[in-house]
Order: sequence, then C-alpha cells, then structure tokens
Amino acid sequence: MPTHFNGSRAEMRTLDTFIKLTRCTNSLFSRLTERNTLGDITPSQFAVLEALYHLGSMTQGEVGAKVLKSGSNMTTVIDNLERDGRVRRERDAKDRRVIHVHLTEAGTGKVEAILPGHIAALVEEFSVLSASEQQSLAGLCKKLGKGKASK
Amino acid sequence: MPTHFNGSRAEMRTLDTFIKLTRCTNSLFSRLTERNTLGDITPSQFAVLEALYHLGSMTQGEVGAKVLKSGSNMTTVIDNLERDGRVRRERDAKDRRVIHVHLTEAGTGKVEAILPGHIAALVEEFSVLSASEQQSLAGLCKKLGKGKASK
DNA sequence: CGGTAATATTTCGACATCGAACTATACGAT
DNA sequence: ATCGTATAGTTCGATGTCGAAATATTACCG
Repeated sequence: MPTHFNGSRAEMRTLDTFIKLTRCTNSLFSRLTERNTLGDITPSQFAVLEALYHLGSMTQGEVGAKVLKSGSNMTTVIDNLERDGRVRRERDAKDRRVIHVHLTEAGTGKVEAILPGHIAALVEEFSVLSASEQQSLAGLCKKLGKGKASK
Repeated sequence: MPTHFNGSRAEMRTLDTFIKLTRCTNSLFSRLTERNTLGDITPSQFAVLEALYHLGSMTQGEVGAKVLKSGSNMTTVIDNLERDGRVRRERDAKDRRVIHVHLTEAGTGKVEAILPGHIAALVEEFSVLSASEQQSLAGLCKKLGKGKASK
C-alpha cells in the first residue's frame, strides 16, 4: 500500500497480508474490549476461567499451555483470580511441586454470566463475513498458525 | 472444536474461527519473536520506528494512531526509544501542545539493519500459504478488521 | 544411598498496555 | 479579552507479559 519500500512481489504481498492480519486482530480485539462484555475481569483472566470451565481443573502449567502464556505470567494472572475468589489453588499431595487450579462457585458463575454475551458479541463482529468466508478464514489461520512442520 | 459447549451452528462456526484466528496470530508472533530478528528492541519499539521510517516524522498522537495504541502507551514507548537515542522529540513552535517525533541516525540505521531479516522471516513464515491464499487471507482480514460501518 | 538432572512454580526487573486524572495550550463564542 | 471547551501529552496505578534466576521437589543413575 503506501510505503516507499521496494521489495519483490512476494515480499510486498507477504507484508500486505501480515499488516492486514495484524490490524484485523488488533481492531477486532479493541472493538470487543469496547463492548465491555467481560465486566470487571480482564481478557487474560477470562481466558483462564474459560479454559477451566470447558476443560475442567488443571495444573497451573497446563493452563499456561492452553492459553499460550508463560509460566511466570500464569502465576500473576492466577494470583489475581485467586485474590478475587474466582479460583482456588490446591497443592498436589503426591507431587508437591504441582498446583491444581479449580474454579470456585463464584468463578463458575462469572463464566456463565459472561459467556452468552461474549459469544453474541463475537457472532455480531464476525457477521461481516459469510459462513463460507468464516470457514475459509479459519482454514487459512489454521495453516498459518501451525507453521512449517520442520524448522 | 473440542468443547462441551452446545451452541447454534453459527455460534460454533464463529467461535471456531475466532479461536483459530487468535491462535494463529499468537503463535505466528511467538515464532517471529523466537527468531529474534529485532535484536535489542521490542516489537512495540520496532512498530514505532518502522512507522516513522516509512511515513516520516509524525506527531506523537499520529504515531499512536498508526500503530493502534493509546496515547499514554506512546509516551512510554517513545520515552524508551528516546532514552536509547533512536528518536528525538521536538516541540512544535506554533502549537506548543504537540510534539513531533523524528528518527535519529541511529534510529534509521536500526530500522535498516533490521528490516531485511524481518521481512525474510515474514516471507518464510507465510510461505506455508500460496500467493492466492495470502491474498485471500488479506482480503478476509481487511473485511473483518473494518467491522460494520454502522454501530 | 547420594548426587545430579529434570520439573513446577515463584520472584524479580523491565517493558507494554490501558483508562482516568492532570497539565498545558489553543480556540471559539460572546 | 475571557470563559469554557477541546486537544496533546504526561502521570499514576493496575494488569499483563516475558526471560532469567531462585526455590522446592521429584526422578534418575551409578
């Protein structure tokens, strides 16, 4: 688009795609944030609660793997969730290194209160794309997200 | 995909697309980070430098608009860039509220040192998609990123 | 058994990020 | 000119985010 960069055709195409992908994700997320469907919890906190809700109690490390965040980050986010009474930590009896994270009743209630509106917001945002366009986007994202098997 | 959530067909499709889009972007960015093509600057700093490089000197607010970040965030990122001598702040003579941000020589050099490797990394990452797939992805992202004109 | 390696989590320091409150400056209407 | 509003940046407090180093605990190996 409007840069004074002179690259090969492939480079320009890739750059253009990358920029549009990045901007798309960014602006989609800011629009979702503006809707305020999450109430008083943060997106990160919601991601953790949702994972626990859909997949059940997990190790702290497993939660991090699910939401694609680092271990130290999990410590922080789960600290805040615990402080606010949405999750409970429980040390494993056998292997005392691991910590199991459970939703509390308040946590479960929070997810159930938020989920419908959250999904409705997503459906509305994605309604600019037809069903087949959405599937096409999903397929392309899946491919790109996986990356090259090797290296 | 694998949740015990029972929504309508449209909801499931949207959710699936949203998850794949999110994961795609996340893992793409972590792979790019792992490649370490940016050296000692952060992605946010690179975004600012690149904007200044391609579009020329801008107001601090304009930079924020380009990289889609808040004003207070721009203060922080530009503070760090200024501290490291990559950009220079200059108060406007006529309207003393505004600050113009310029690349220094070091800043320009930094961009030029980074750009080729960065682009090469992008091209390689995106090579899992054919040219037409990339264009298709770009088009879908553009549509989704823009959102509904109204509302 | 004892020592080394691996694993799970926490701590720490740096950076990013936001919104709200604040400061300084400009502008418009009277 | 002046008052009120709008605009550009900054400051502040909270949260998220990472990687490296530290801690605690378990596993493995000779």
